[in-house]
Amino acid sequence: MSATQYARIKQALRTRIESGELRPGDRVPSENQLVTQFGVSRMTARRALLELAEDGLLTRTQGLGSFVADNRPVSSITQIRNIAEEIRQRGHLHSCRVLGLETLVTDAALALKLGLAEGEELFRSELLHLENDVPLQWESRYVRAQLAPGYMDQDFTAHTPSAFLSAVAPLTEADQTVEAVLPGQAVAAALQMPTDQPCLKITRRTFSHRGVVSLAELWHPGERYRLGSHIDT
Amino acid sequence: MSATQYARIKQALRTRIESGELRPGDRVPSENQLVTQFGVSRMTARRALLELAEDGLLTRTQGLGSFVADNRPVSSITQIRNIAEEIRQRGHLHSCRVLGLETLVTDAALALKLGLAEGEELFRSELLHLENDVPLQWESRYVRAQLAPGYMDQDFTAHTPSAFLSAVAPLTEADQTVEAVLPGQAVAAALQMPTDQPCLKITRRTFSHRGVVSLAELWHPGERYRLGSHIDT
DNA sequence: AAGTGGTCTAGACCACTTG
DNA sequence: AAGTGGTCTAGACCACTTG
Repeated sequence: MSATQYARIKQALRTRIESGELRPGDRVPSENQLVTQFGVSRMTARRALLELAEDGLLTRTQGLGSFVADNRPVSSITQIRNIAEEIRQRGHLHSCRVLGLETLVTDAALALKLGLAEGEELFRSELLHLENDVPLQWESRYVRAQLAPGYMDQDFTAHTPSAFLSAVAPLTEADQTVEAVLPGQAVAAALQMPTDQPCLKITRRTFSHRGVVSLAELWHPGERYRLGSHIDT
Repeated sequence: MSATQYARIKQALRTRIESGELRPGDRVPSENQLVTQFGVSRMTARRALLELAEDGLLTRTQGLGSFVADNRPVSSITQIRNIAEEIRQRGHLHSCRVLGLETLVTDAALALKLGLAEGEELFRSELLHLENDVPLQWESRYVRAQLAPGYMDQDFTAHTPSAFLSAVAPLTEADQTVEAVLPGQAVAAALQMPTDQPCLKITRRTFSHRGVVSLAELWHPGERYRLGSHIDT
C-alpha cells in the first residue's frame, strides 16, 4: 500500500503497463477518468500522470490524451552495465536466484551510508547472478521504498533490480567505489568460492532526480570477474 | 516575458542564482514568500520551486526550506588520477622509491600484451609509492622507448612516470581493467602486506596519437586503497 | 509556537484535437 | 460540441525542523 494517493494511482498504471495489458501507443485513462475511478481531485490524478510522463512511461498531448510511451532505449548510461545484459552479450546464459527479500527501516548506520534520514522505509533484496550456472555476482541492495513502490512484487529472476529501477526512477547520477576484499562465510558460500580468495566488491549508490534511489553491494569472485573500461580524452 | 506565472517565477530565481546573488547553500524565498511577492497561489509558487529542484538548481527539505544546490562536480571515471596528486590532495606526504629500471626488447608475450611487434625497444620501471611512508602502490610499467626518449634519465622520486609521459606523449586514450587478486611474494613484501590479503590491481594501457605508449600494472593493498568514481548522465 | 515543504480538494478558465 | 491536457486559485490538514 502506498502512503499517498498519487503514488497509488501511479503504481496501478505502472502495473498495467508492465504486465503488458497496456501496450506502447495505448491511451491510458484521462485525468477526469482517474478522478472518478480513484475518487481523488483532478490535481492529484494529474500529478500521477505527470510523474509517469517524467519517468518516460507516458507521453501526453493536450487535446488528445496520455499514451504509453514506446519502449525506451535501454542505454540510459553506458557506464553502469546491467549484469544480465553483460552476460548475454558474451553469448552466455544469465540466471538469477532470489536469496532474500525484506522490508526494513533505516537505522543510524544505514541512514548515514545512504545519505537519508533515519526511520525511512527501505526494501532489501539479496540475489545471486549466475553465468552458465556458475555464480558471478552476489548482489545486496537497499532500495528507497518511497521511490520504488512495487519493488517487492518484482520477479527478479526475469528482470534485474537495475532494470526495474531504471524504469521507475531513471538514473541521473551514481557514485561507486571498487575494492579488493575477502568474502565472509556467507558470501563465499553463495559464490561457491573459498574464503581465502579475493573478491572484487563494487559499492554503488544511484540517484534519480528525486534523490538517492538505491545502495548496492556487488561481490564478484576475483578469479572470475574483471572490470574493464575504456577512456577517450 | 514568460507566458505563465510559474515560468516567470522560475526565471526570476534562476537569474538571481546565475548572477551569483544567491550562492550555493543560500536559502531562497519560501513558497509562501513567493505567494506574496508574485501575487500567485501557493500551488503556482510551489511548481516553480519544484521544477527548479528537478533541474538540479535547488534542494528542498521539509521544515527547513529551499536552498541553492551545490555546483555539481563534473568528475567522471574517464579521469586517470596521478597517484602523487591524489595523495597530496588528501593533505598527505607522497614519496616514491625506485626499485628497478631496465631496458629490454619485446618478446612474443609482451608484444601481445602491448599490441606491438616483437623486437621493439622498451623501458621498464618498478616503483613503490608511499603515503605518509606507508606503501600504497606498487607500479610496474613498460614504456615504448621510441615515444619516450629520456624516460630512463628521469628522477621518479620527484615526478611520477605519468607526469613525464603526459608531457612527452599526451594521453589520447586508455583502457584499463580492475581486478581483485592475491599478491605474489615480491609484491606483498614491497607493499608490506601479507600474501593472503587481497590486492586491487589495475592494468592500464595508455595511448597517444602515435599509438601505444605504456602498459602499467598498479598493485594496491585492498585494505588501504579503494577506487572511487562519480557518474553524471 | 511559528515556519517550512508535502499532500490534497473542488472548483475555474483556457488552448487544443477530434468527430 | 465534447473531451483532453495546461494553468491557476484559495483554501485545508499534515509532518517536519528550529528556536
